[in-house]
Order: sequence, then structure tokens, then C-alpha cells
Amino acid sequence: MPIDHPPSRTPARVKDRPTWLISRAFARSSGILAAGFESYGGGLRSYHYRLLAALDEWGPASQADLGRSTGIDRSDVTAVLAELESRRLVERSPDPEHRRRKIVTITEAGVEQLHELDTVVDGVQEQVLKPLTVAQRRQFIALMTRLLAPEAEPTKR
Amino acid sequence: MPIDHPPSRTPARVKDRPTWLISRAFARSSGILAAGFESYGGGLRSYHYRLLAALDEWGPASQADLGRSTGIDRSDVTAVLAELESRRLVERSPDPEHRRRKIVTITEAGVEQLHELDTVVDGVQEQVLKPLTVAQRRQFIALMTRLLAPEAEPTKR
DNA sequence: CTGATGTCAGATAAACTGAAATAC
DNA sequence: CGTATTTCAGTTCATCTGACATCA
Repeated sequence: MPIDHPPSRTPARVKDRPTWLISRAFARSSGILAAGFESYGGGLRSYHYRLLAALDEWGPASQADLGRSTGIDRSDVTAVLAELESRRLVERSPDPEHRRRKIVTITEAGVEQLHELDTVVDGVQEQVLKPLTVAQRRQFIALMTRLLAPEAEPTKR
Repeated sequence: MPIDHPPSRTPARVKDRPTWLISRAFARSSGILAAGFESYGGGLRSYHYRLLAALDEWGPASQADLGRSTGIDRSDVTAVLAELESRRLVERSPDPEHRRRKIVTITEAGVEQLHELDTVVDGVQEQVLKPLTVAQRRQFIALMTRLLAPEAEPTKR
């Protein structure tokens, strides 16, 4: 019984289970994204971008709060923030009210870096969403946002 | 300037760049999915499922073809297939016409296993898509499918 | 020779786990 | 004491890279 698997297609059973579509879409877009960041250079990656974006949008925060707002594990927040700090893109200072806690602030340089990364991400965006019309992109974003609504959130393994 | 980061929300700048929404959605759904597979036990994971599904839907194929049709790298196909074969879920026999090539076939047991994994994935599905209505799910699948259309495919890092 | 195939050894990014020290 | 925060060490899964021998 010969053989003629279609080139990179998703089986119907998998198509009926959009979890897999998300996963495939992620593989594609995160590959392109990683390539974008890497070719931009500087060794910054998606975690860095997410943290800078959160700090820029919502202002200073403790590391634990950053973890909660970005969905990044605290232990990873610590590590990535240390990298950002060594590049002077953020500053960490102890909270006077809770000396254990550290308050993280984005610097001027951090804001600039964020804007540059924005252009990288925008380029990736264009590639990934190319197959969709403008209206479809709007729909897509709306649906994705709904999927990620906090009420639906409890993820825990 | 005090601090009150919202719990697990996506910054607006990131929201305007749906690449990130895909990535977050993936993190959530793949976490739930991994949990589903793990609690089902047996040590099978997403690659195993993808390969079994492709074999079930499109029939026997060479390993290279499997890699192309599923989007899994051929080196990973080799490894995962070896695991599947040791569980007698697939069989590999040399292609008489190309002695280098191996023809992979799903076994009876493999088909059964696949059906059981389907129920696991269906459960995950329900959780992940809970926030969407039936009509929205249809839309969502359509958009995702379009995003993954083969014409849009060339991914290479 | 070219090009496809299967295999191996290894690297990476994102996510997660568990434990510990510190502070409230 | 219990609880929250930061940090460290280590693991997993999916993915990708480079190399190599085999063969059409």
C-alpha cells in the first residue's frame, strides 16, 4: 500500500482538536519570533520582552507581582530580571515597607530597548498573520484574548 | 509610584501583537495537555499522538514523509518512532524498493491507543475552549487552520 | 556526484519543581 | 507559627543543528 503523505498538513482528527492547532501555530510563530530576536542580536528573548512590556504598561512592581501579571514563573522572573538589570534596562531596589521585596522599575534605556524590540515583533507579526485579512486578524485577536481571559486561567499542572 | 499589577493579564502592546497571544495560549493549553497525558500515564506525549494520528489518517509512510507531514524534525521522528515501536504501536519494515527507507505502519494496538489518547485530548479541549461559544470555536478553528495553511509555511530559522 | 534517508549526539528556550533563606 | 518573596539548582518537552553512513 503505497504512501503519499501530504506535505506538512494536519490530520483531520487533530484539526478537530484545536489545542493542536494552537501548538502548531506556536511552533511556527515562536520559531520565527526566536529567529527575529536572534537576528536582531543582543541575546534578548521573549521573556525579556514580556517583562519589559509589563513594566512599561503597568509601572513598577515587585518580582512576584511581575510573575503573576506576565504568567512567568517567579524563579524565571528572577533570572531574566537579573539579565535585564545587568544591561541597565531595569533597576531593582528594596521595598522600604517590605525589605524582602524588591521593586523593579524600567529605565530610560529599557523603554528604548522595548521600542526597538517592538519593531522586531511587528515584522514577525506581518509574516505570521499574512494569510489573514484585516477583519480576520481582528476576529483572531478577539478570540485569542477571550481564550486567555483571567477567569479561564487556573492552569496548574 | 505604587504598584498594582493585574493578575495574569497581557499588556496592550503585547495584545496588539498576536504572536504573543498564540504563545500564551500555547503555554496554557500545552501545560494542560501535558498534564492530561501525564495523568493518563504510559509516558506518551504530543509527538507520539501526532505521529499516530498521521499514520492513522494517511496510512503507512516513510519516516521522512512522516516528518514532513507532521512538521516534526526527522531526527525526532526517529527517536519517537523507536519508542512507539517498542510498545508495538507501530511497525517499521524496510522498503523493498529503497532499502535505506523504512515503511512505518500503525498496528491494531496503535489504533486503539490513539483512540484512548483522543479522549484525553478531548477533555483538554473542553477546558481550553470553555470561554468560547460553539460559533466562536468554529471561527477559531477556521482562522487557525488558515494560519497554518501550507502555502504560508516556509518556517526555517 | 547529488540528493534523500535514517540515526546520533548535543544544544536551546520556555516552562516547571522543590527547596532554601529572608522577612512580615 | 504560617505565609509571601526572592533565589538556586535541576528537570522536562518540543524543537532545532550538525554530522555521518547508507543508498538510489
